[in-house]
Amino acid sequence: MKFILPARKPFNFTSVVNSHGWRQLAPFSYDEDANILCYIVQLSNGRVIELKIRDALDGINVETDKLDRAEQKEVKDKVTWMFGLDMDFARFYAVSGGEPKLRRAKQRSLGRVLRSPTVFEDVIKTILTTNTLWAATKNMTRKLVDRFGASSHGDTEKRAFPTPASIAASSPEVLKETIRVGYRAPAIHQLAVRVASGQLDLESLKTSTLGTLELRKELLTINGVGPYAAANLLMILGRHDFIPIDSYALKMVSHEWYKGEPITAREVEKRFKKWGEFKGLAFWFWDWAYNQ
DNA sequence: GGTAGACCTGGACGC
DNA sequence: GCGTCCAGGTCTACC
Repeated sequence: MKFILPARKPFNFTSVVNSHGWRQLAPFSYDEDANILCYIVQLSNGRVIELKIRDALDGINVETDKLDRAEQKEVKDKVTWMFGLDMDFARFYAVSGGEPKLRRAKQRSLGRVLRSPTVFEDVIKTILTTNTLWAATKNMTRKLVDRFGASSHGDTEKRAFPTPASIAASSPEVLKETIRVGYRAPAIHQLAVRVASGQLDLESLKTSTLGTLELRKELLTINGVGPYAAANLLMILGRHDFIPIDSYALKMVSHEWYKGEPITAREVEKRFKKWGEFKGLAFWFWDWAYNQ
């Protein structure tokens, strides 16, 4: 079956898909030529289905198996969250319009970042991006999905992202030895246990009324989540007051303003301070002179 | 509050 | 094919 989900204008499907590297991480896959984003999702009733998501007039087109009414609503809710279809960036475009390095933001409807359906998945993936190379992040995520993800009926190749319970039922040793997540194993296992047991409700963060500072404090209580990971997750949650400062950020800012000399996070903060609550967006979508 | 060092994996490189 | 080096954030101990 197929259905259309409307998006708040302006909206650009390709800009969301390419907003960061998530489309390369299982269970996402992306057909660049056809511009189709695929995602394997496990519904709350346990059913695993593949979603094929395409650009559509005024929104997105979702193609999947036949669904009953409840399943359809669940898919619509999940995809709406993943693409931030109801998000509004008018204020960001208004304040960034005079900055040449951000002029493309409005032109390309930038602002939304691609999300996973659950905050749990995005926290795990963010931890897997820390202190490692992108190729290793892709490997670890692939192995996690292959080992613990539920498969689509009749197709064991198509697996959803693991539930907290499925990871919690494993052990840090298995995560370390089989998934090769290294020292991250205790943090990932502990997070899965806390979420699976109901001790930690990560999904409530999607609609949290906490101020960004408080929300950041909450994220920093998660083992494996430091300043970079917290800022990245805040961006995903639609809070843009912090910059995810990693080695890439230091390199970009250094070449933009400091002739490639070594700099610290302080210089990055200084350069983007003026953007206030839009600091993260300004950094994320800055048109960098240095492009490597 | 700032800093140094350990934690791990896997790719690049030299032999 | 093997060994070594290095990149990459978080956490802890220490000053």
